[in-house]
Amino acid sequence: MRSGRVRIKDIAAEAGVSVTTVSYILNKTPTQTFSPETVKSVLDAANKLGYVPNMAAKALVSNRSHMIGVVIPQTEQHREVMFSNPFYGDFLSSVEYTARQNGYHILISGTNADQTYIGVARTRGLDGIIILGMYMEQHYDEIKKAGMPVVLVDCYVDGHDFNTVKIDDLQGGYMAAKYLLDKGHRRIAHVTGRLKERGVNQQRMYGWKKALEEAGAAYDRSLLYDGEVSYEYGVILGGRLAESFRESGVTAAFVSADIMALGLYKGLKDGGVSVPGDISVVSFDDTWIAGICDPALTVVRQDVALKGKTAVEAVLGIIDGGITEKREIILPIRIVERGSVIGK
Amino acid sequence: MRSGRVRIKDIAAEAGVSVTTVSYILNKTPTQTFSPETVKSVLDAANKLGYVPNMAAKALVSNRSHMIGVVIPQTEQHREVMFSNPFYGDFLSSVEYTARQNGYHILISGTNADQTYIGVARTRGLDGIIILGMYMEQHYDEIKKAGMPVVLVDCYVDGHDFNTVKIDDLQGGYMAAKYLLDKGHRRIAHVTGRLKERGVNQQRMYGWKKALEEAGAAYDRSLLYDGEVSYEYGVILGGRLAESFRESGVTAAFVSADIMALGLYKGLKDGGVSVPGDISVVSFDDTWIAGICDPALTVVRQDVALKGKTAVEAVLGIIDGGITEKREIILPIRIVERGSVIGK
DNA sequence: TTGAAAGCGCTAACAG
DNA sequence: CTGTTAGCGCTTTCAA
Repeated sequence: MRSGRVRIKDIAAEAGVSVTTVSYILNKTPTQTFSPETVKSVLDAANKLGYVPNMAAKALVSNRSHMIGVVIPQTEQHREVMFSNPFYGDFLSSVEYTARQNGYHILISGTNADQTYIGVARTRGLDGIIILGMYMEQHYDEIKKAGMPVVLVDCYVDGHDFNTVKIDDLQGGYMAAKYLLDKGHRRIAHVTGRLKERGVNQQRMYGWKKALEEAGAAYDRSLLYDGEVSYEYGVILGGRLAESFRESGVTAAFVSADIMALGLYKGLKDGGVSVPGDISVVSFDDTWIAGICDPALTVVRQDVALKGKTAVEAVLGIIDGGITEKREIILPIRIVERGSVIGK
Repeated sequence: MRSGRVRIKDIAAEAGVSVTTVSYILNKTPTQTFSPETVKSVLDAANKLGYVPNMAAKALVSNRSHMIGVVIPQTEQHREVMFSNPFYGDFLSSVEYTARQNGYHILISGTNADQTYIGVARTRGLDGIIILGMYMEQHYDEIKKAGMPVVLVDCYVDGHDFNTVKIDDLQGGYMAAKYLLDKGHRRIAHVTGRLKERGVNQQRMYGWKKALEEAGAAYDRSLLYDGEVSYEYGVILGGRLAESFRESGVTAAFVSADIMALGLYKGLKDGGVSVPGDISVVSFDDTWIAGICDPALTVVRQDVALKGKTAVEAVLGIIDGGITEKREIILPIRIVERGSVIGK
């Protein structure tokens, strides 16, 4: 059986009008007006026949697919899309909802090692793309060359005139460290992902460092623990932190993602170090898992759902031609106090 | 700028052949053969011009979109898709990867209250749909009427000739309860989501009940705690379980989802009941969060990634016409022992 | 081994 | 207010 069996031609026949009329009426084309009877007969016919528009045909002729693509970081081997970090799930959920409310659908696709996303974007005729995180410079050039509406989320690449949505990650790192400093902590470790040039983790690290320096607190490379943003790496780094606990004098840690913080809890605990008794922890993001651990995480909270919504609105703005200039949207963040920090 | 600027017509001109030839060569149509020179010139031209196929046009003419849809349960108000349960993220990640390896893309869309998914499926010309979980009977009728390749995952609706992928949930429930029974527990509570007719939770509950009855262990309605499958509800039910802990004599609980089990931990703990000291817990699924809590969850493990892969292969099988008869694929499960259970 | 041509379902000039 | 018609980019008979 074929899909979309009923075509506007059938409606036209049923209603005794032309396909043009049907098209205009079904699309509520503002420039065209019709007699109420014509409108009714077309609508009735469409209804009666169970008409379902064919997006492929629409897309072909209008060059608008009403689909937007979301690019999510993948595991190294270009295999699965990284959904184990709840941040992406939360984000995607919001993106899907916002897009749907605007008549758009989300195409989700990773890329194989031999391709770049722009290929699938063009093949699918995507109307716009939301790109999460950092990618290689060459990709940005390619994307720009493709002239496709793009919004970069959590990306600090500049010298490009892309629209971006992000938070002030440097400020976030600063807030986290400052918060700990204000609680009397002096030796504050930082646990984070790979510090890619211009990535969010780098910014957060700078913020942390800045706060330490301002406070005249010790800062040295030994306070920095970096690995992958994953639970497993959190465990590893927690283990390392626990190992050097006695001599390092560390009393607090700022972790750049909830999922790592959970791992850190585990690594610390296994190493006989307690949270917050021995070490206080401030995390980042405030995904739903931040509340499920014990003690619940004190975090620098960002509104992931708002981020998704904002990103969609931004691409749609470009697509519809409303937004033409380069815009950089910075979403607010704040500290949410829970149980993972004690004063010193 | 338009997408897909270069058309096969351009390639034809560049290579000095007809569009037919280009189409055949680019698609490697098996029934057509060409001289090596022709093939080379076409390929070179395509390469040189940077040809990118236009899926909308392809879809229009071939009636194949090379997209498959995934239907994921939504929150009640038909808003966001439920990504807070890591099960869905894990599943989707695997589905996306498998589909991509087969030249398909995933369209993810929830539905608004006023529509059913089949509408978007037909509008988008989806080649097939993977439906996760339970939906109302009427929807199945509608889907069948639409004659679209469908695979139902985790669904016990019968009397329909849909292909399905699932695990033996009844057996899973039985295994969980039996495991606890073998460890000497006699009063075993069951914490689960809404027991929808023919849903996985109902099956798991039946299995649990069966094991209890076989063992001559107490079974009564008071041992059943049901709510939503969410962390929050786990907390609530954990609280209730803790409240009645003294008089109920419950020493173990079988929880039907990891995310609920985590909530249960919290509710129990807040109520002064320890795991596994006071109450042993067996969970279900073994998503990545099963390992992050303390004590790590002993679970009935199912391979979510395999489930996703299998579901995709099943739809593709139907789409390509290979699979025509109704098939019911049951994936294996097993107990993974971790720290949340002690003997009695 | 190759090409001409008829559409797939729809939109949007343009003409009335 | 309504209809005719020319494509959008591609596949696929059918003929050569």
